[in-house]
Amino acid sequence: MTDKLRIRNITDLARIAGVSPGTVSRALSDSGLISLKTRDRIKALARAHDFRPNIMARNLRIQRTGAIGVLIPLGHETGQHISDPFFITMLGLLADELTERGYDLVLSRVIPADADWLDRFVASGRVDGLIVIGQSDQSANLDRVAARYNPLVVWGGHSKDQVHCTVGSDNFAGGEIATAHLLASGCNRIAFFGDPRALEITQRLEGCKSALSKAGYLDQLSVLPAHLVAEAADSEIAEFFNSKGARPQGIVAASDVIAMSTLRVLSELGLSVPNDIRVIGYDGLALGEQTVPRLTTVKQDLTTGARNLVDLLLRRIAGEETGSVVMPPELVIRMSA
Amino acid sequence: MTDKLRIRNITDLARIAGVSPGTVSRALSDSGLISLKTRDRIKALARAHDFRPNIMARNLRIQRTGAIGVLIPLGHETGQHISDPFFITMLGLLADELTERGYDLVLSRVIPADADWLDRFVASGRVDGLIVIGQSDQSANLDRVAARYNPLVVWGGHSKDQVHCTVGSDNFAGGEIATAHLLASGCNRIAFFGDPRALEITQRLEGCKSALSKAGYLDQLSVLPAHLVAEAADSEIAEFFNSKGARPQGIVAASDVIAMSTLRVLSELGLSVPNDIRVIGYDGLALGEQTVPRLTTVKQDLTTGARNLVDLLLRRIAGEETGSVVMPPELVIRMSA
DNA sequence: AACACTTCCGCAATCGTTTGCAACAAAAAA
DNA sequence: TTTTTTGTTGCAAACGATTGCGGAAGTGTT
Repeated sequence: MTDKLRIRNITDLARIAGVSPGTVSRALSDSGLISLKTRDRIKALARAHDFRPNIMARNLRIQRTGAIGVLIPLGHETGQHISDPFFITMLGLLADELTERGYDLVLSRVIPADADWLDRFVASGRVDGLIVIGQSDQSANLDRVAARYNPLVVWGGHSKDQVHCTVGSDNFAGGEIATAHLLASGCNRIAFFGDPRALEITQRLEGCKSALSKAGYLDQLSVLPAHLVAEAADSEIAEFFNSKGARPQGIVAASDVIAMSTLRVLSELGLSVPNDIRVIGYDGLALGEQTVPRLTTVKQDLTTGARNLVDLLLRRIAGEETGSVVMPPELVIRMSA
Repeated sequence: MTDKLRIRNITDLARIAGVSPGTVSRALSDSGLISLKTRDRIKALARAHDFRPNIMARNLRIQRTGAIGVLIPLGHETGQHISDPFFITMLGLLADELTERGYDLVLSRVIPADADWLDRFVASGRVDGLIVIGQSDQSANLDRVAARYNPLVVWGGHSKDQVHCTVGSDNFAGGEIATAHLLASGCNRIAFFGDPRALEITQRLEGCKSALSKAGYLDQLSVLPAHLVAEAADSEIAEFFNSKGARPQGIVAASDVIAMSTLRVLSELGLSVPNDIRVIGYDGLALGEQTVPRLTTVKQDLTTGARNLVDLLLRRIAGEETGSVVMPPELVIRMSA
């Protein structure tokens, strides 16, 4: 056909269309102030030569990247998170939600070696906004950055004096619900498995304590700061069950992953769940349906969580000031408790 | 201090440094043709005002984005992959490898509704290169695009007449190893669980057949095209065990995920692994260590796989023409077979 | 002192869009 | 017919960096 030489920019297309570059730009971006006739003509021409306007030039002019950064701070845990089902699930949901709104998702796994990691990413200007999955032990850092960088939303726990905007479930209520469920099943001696260095975990533990103290069994609570890495958690948990004299009747796990480790260890110790010990998880991940026995858990609605994250972020990008969102957790009763 | 107004671009910095913008650019990019003295002076100034050159402008001028696209084609399976541990593992490794080389990773989950999905991503110009994880049923599409778009590497199976560049394990050999291991344990009646619409799976099945025919037991092979989605696979697998008259003695699963489903179904049917039936998986994922019993599997070295993927891709971006890489699989014997 | 040769820096073009403003034609109102 | 309005398009200035080229110092040789 007439495609003797490739169309590489909007000016080339303008030449063969017999109009000015500005007109082509307006046509391609469906600007209102152009006649339908020339608009369609130019669009057809562009399609015929399969020409797409250069994104980098557009970004430069428009002053936005069209990309959202998703950061996963690893805190101290290095090996685990790769396969951590929670991150993965959330990541997938965010990918869907963001592409639906026309944003790219640039992924970065960060090991916060220095206090500078967040600043660097912000200053790099590669993204229009940032979603951080999990606070890890970086709450202070997040607060500091959020103070002067608005388009930042993090998944995690919410506390009163916190300056960074969060989306998450009501961890206190969740811990309470889980514990209450165990209490209702006759468990008085309860153990909590989870590392309270993370804010979310602390809050779940507080909820657990609250329920226990209402029932008068707070003094029987024991806490195991279980490591998130599965391999490490296994031995810690096994040691816990071997050393303790009075074996707990119920386990409140701070996450489904920890609960899974617990189930496995118990099975290897020859203890039956839920007959000998009841176990309840937290998160409501899909894999809870596939454990033996199927895992009773406190479910967070990650789908609407992801939607909330990008909702808030986009509004913040638009300049709006938004508050945090805490969502109600839901008890999902299956077989383990 | 003297930071009365923010430094927003290289020209501002040039002004307060008393040099030209070009000099600043050269200083910040460690160009050789500038004196060390002014270079350090400008760098210090930039740090003092925490100024970073605008990336979009740089990209436009340089004509590269500094980003690599990672695509996960879902084929027909929509729900599953979110939590598919294989994708996740690979994604994490790629993220590490790419950031180490100074590239961003932009993630996109695609459902190839139309044949156009790849073309659109290529033409969008948002990335310098593309890594596709898994061929799904899109081999033809990949071939077509690869014919005119060079910086494209895909994880998956390799076949002779294939035009797109791949990295993956020797699936035929893997299938053979797995089957041979079962045969050596005395299993003659073997079933293969996996959907051969994906190239990799087909090759594993062929390897399985090869081993069986060498041993003279090919006629006893049965194939269940198990769905990848865990929930769907469960019922299919259960139905398989219930309907078949002569129960197989060994299962070759096309992936660790399918193997996990199989273990779960068998446990619910009251069958013991490996006593009643032996099960062997494929992939060598971390979660195979956490099943009950721990999963024997054919391991692909995903770490070097990821490294190979980005190696090849970067060389292709540099204009080099590269061949495919097939890596030897390795048998990992644990408890299930 | 005159020359060539480095070394360092400034000038200005370039990457490919978007968009405010002005210009122009056609249509409507006077 | 003249004036105003409306609707389309062109012009040219941004956006913020990189880089080839040339010129001005500075160094060394004869």
